[in-house]
Amino acid sequence: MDVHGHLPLAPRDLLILAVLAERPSHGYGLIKAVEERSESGVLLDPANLYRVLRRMRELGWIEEAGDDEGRRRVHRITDRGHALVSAELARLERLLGQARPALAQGRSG
Amino acid sequence: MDVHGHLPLAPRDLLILAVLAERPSHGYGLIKAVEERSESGVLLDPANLYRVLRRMRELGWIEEAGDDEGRRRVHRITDRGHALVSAELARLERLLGQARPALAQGRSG
DNA sequence: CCGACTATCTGTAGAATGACACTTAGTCAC
DNA sequence: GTGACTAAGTGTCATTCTACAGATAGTCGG
Repeated sequence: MDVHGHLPLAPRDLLILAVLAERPSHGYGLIKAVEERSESGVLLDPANLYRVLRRMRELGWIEEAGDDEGRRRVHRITDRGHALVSAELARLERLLGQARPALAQGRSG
Repeated sequence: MDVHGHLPLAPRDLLILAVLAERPSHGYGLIKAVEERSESGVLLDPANLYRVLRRMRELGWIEEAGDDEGRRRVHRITDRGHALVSAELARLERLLGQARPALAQGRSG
């Protein structure tokens, strides 16, 4: 699982894959889900989202799960995509573990 | 402190700022520090680093702390930069809090 | 002088992003 | 039929990133 070489994941890639790791979704649903769960004001523009979705499909991070009612194309995360999110989350956890204490302490020094 | 509009931070921006939040550093030192602390194989190319550093200086995230011995330009994080890292780390913590359990559970479903 | 290491920085090419506007089409309420 | 909402896309432009290579220069050991 050649997950390295793609890390670190772009923030929006991670958000998209994180949502898809929870449940398969279609493009519009992803826009809404990402908007909701990131209070920080992270937005997905459709122009970008569908491009990213195609790129992820080509990279084998996600796959089409057939269509829901004929109108919505549902995207599902693959094992490779899942491994990628896991690796990125692990990386971020290590980063947070290092940066959090340094941030608190660095201010007084 | 208009920190929003810049979030989410690009992964390498965050790494750079996180190091600088710990202690002021010069360019070459940043390359080495980021290389060491991210086992995930995240590298900083000098070509990118110095450009990113200039951009961050223009945005007021970092500032020059004079030079160390005349040869090395030392960069220090500003209050604005510090606020930015804090905000980004907080965003990542929320993200991890949501994504971690979903990732563990989403596999069985 | 030569080589290795430290250090800053430019040039370039290809890919991707972000933000804007726009099209097409089904559903639902009125 | 009109308007609002859901849904999937395309087109474009400026900016940016990444990765490659190379220029320039000081220090230290041999």
